[in-house]
Amino acid sequence: MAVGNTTPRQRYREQVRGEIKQAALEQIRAGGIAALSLNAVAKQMGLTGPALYKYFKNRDDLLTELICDAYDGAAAAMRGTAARTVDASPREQLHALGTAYREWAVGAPHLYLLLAGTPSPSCEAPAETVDRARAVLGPLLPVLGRGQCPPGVGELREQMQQWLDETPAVADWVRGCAPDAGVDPAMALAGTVVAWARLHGIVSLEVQGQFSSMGHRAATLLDAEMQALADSMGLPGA
Amino acid sequence: MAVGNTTPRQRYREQVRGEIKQAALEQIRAGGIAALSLNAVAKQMGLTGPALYKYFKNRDDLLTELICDAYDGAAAAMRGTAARTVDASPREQLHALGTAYREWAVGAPHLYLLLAGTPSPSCEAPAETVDRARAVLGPLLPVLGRGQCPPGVGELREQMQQWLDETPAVADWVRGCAPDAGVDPAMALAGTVVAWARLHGIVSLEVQGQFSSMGHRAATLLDAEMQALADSMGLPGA
DNA sequence: TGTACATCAGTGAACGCGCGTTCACTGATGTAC
DNA sequence: TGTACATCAGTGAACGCGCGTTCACTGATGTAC
Repeated sequence: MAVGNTTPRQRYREQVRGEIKQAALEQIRAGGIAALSLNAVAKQMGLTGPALYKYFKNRDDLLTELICDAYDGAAAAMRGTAARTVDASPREQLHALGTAYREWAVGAPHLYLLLAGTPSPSCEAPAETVDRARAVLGPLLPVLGRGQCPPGVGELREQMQQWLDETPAVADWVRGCAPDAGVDPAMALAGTVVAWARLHGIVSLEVQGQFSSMGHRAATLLDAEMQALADSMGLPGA
Repeated sequence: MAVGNTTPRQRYREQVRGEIKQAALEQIRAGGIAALSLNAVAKQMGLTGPALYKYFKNRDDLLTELICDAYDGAAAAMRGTAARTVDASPREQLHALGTAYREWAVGAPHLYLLLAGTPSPSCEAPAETVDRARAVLGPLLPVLGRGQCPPGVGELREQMQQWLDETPAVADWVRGCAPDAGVDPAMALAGTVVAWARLHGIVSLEVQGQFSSMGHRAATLLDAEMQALADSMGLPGA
């Protein structure tokens, strides 16, 4: 008897899959990505190792799914913040988005490292993760696309324009995220890359504990950097 | 018969130690830190695994030494650049130091990941590496210590002042790197942290290949960011 | 409602693998008389 | 200069370990008549 188009067995499957992922994340939280072991995950769940092969093709399959979930979580946090601040000034939106980025990462450091940490040279990351990574940064596009080009960013903006001209997929993505007529796609991309690099620098140093012995809080640095970016681009707002 | 106060055996030892380290780095370059295996290193050198234990206490010992060497190399690159641009304007010095940081990292990505990549949760990094990490950033202090406090950085500067007051070792370090009377230590630290985060953000994204599919070169972004920092701090120069 | 059958979650044994590390040893190199 | 001895680089065997993954299987759950 199917309930809502899913059989009990299907629902059970999905639940166990979720529990496996959760146990795997706990493992990663405790010991890093390298410490993810199917046998250990199974043991923690009271199962034997081979049982997991009923739910995931192999270790890499599980890992890929965890990475996709993490991207989706980060993207949801960003999109939620964008929706919540839709009426705020661009300046406030930028600050809110930067803060959301950091708080998502600080709240789940192991997930941030899963996305932004050192990928093994046998680089996975097929087309699927590229789209997901873009989704995280997408909400920044309409905000920064309204700014003016600061001195020094001109060359970066030109390179972005060239990239837009060469790859229609990127142009579509930018248009989809920032459909307003007042947005310059190349400027939106250039500003987003600057913001991304600043955010990643701050957050990855914080998450790796490099600030812990220093006498400052990363949030202060982030505030300063987002304000500086808003200033240099002339973003209006309080 | 000792030559220059070292016996032939000592010289041989040092040479083999160096070859082991080089082979280990090659291994890391090819497969990441996780791929560093004593047995594989030995095999590559035409030795058996246990032979390496004559030269290093264990795997961690070797790894720690590689990390220290990498820090020293980066610090030397920065110090050399500072010495070479001692007559340039602060603005030019900042640009030169930022470029040196990036070029060192791009020239040896595996070393950069060794320093800045995800540390395993069983965090090594005792006091020795903290000093070495500081040595990399030290040359930035005298340059940025001459700048004015940009709007938004005031709070960060205050936190740095507090850190200076609480930890004399840090104050000594800053004074040692920037002994000029015209330098404000708290401002030097605040500016250096901003520069560090920006550099790390750009360089780590580039080194991890996250820019490769995008239509821009990291050097352009770095130029823009260093110029923006110099602008906001009112650094004099061409 | 009851029975026969199919599905499928999970087990236990086994595979080959490479890892770090120890240990007793051999044989060459260097040292002291 | 020659001989006895100490030092020490490197070997080969062995240790226990945990890994990912396969396979044939058992037994419970769900399905069809």
